[in-house]
Amino acid sequence: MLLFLGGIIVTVFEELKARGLIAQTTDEEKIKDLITNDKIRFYIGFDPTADSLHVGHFVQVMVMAHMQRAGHTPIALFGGGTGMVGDPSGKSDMRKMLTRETIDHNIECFRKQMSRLVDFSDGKAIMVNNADWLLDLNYINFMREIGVHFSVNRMLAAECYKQRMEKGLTFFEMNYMIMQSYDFLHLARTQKCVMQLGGDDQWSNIIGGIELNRRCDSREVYGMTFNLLLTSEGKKMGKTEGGAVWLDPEKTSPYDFYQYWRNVDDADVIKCLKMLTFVSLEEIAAYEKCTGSELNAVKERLAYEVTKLIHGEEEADKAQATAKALFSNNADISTMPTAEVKKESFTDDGILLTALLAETKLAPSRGEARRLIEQGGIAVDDEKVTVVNTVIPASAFDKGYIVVKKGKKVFMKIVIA
RNA sequence: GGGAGAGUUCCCGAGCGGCCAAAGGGGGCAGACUGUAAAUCUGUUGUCACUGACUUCGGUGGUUCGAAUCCACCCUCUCCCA
Repeated sequence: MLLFLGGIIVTVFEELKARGLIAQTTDEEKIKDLITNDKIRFYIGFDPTADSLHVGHFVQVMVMAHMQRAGHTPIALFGGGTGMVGDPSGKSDMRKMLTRETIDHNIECFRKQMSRLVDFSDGKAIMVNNADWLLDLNYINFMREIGVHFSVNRMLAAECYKQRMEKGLTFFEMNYMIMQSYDFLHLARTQKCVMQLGGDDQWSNIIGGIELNRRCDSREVYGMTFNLLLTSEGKKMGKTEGGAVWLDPEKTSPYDFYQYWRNVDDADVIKCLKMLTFVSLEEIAAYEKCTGSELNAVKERLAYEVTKLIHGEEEADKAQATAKALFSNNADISTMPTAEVKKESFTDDGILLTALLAETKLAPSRGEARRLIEQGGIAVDDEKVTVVNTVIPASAFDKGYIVVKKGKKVFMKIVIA
């Protein structure tokens, strides 16, 4: 349970705290003692709303990993049942309902991604799906056993429902908290789970579970939340123009993933390094002294470490090599992101650049492609193109590819399919 | 159940029957400046065969030479009363 860090013995609790992960605890002293001197089972819930984890889930997985390294047993709870309702916490709109099939598929995807960071072999970590116990509940029985313990007044007062109080909250969604609380009760009863962790937006739901355990079984259990990954401006991290930054390489390529972290704000580098990597606190302390352009090296480290955790060392090396090559002007063709254009798209003269940009998704439409060219944002094989109707002759591909640069940071190798 | 109001482009939000592809802001993208950062300034932001054409203003019909704007019905949401 004790970790050696730079010669100093540090407990998991201290480690988590020093990394800025811990937001609230139900009983700091008890929890500290518990996870330092005991081996416990704890759980974190994941709502399977998409077919890949994204950056928002990253922190939670990291916490599981930290805890596991300290000898504790993580229980990853997939919300196959709760996912059919949707958590209204902090949201302004009701979530669209998912089908059973979609949820099952999503869970499977989560499972794979999570396995990179958390070891699920030999019962070192457990996965459960709350659909297994929620789906067959009998309404009346459930209300009689569980429902009686919840005060609507108190629930409505909870911070997390504030936004929804203005826009409207359905009874359906309000049940989310009860179901999550029941999850905790169920896991405490069946899995000896004594603690629930979650993002800070889950505080109310976690408290609900703790109270339920006390009321139903007079059992003392604990809760701890960790900080959400926010930018210095208070926005959730991991959002880009294309939506979320996914952990699935099919949805966000390792290169793009790497670049996302390479481009974080100066103000967020250290925080990310602490929360999202296993880089030692000692090393991070040294990085903290960096200012100005020195931070570029720190960002590289961050991008590398994070990419390595998610996509493996090989992909991280590749992404880093590609990035370095591209930004130092001697493009390394081998690892550059590649797109294809169909042979059929060519006429005798070649292919219209706007058509090529649209086909390779470098621009969402030809109109956008036209704009990019007009504004000087496109370069083909290192030559800026400013004429909208430029036609790229097939001969340009004689070497096998062309390199198109969009703006300052987007490079794409284009080949003929 | 009764009454009031609202649904506009990625989001918020303006919009006299023609001058509306639709003000303004946010966000996005590109350019300048930089450190692949931030801030700032500039341009741009429906689609295409782009000095023109086409499709958009919850849905369906209607009035009109002409509708985001007027009428009818429908759907959704908010609010007040029960």
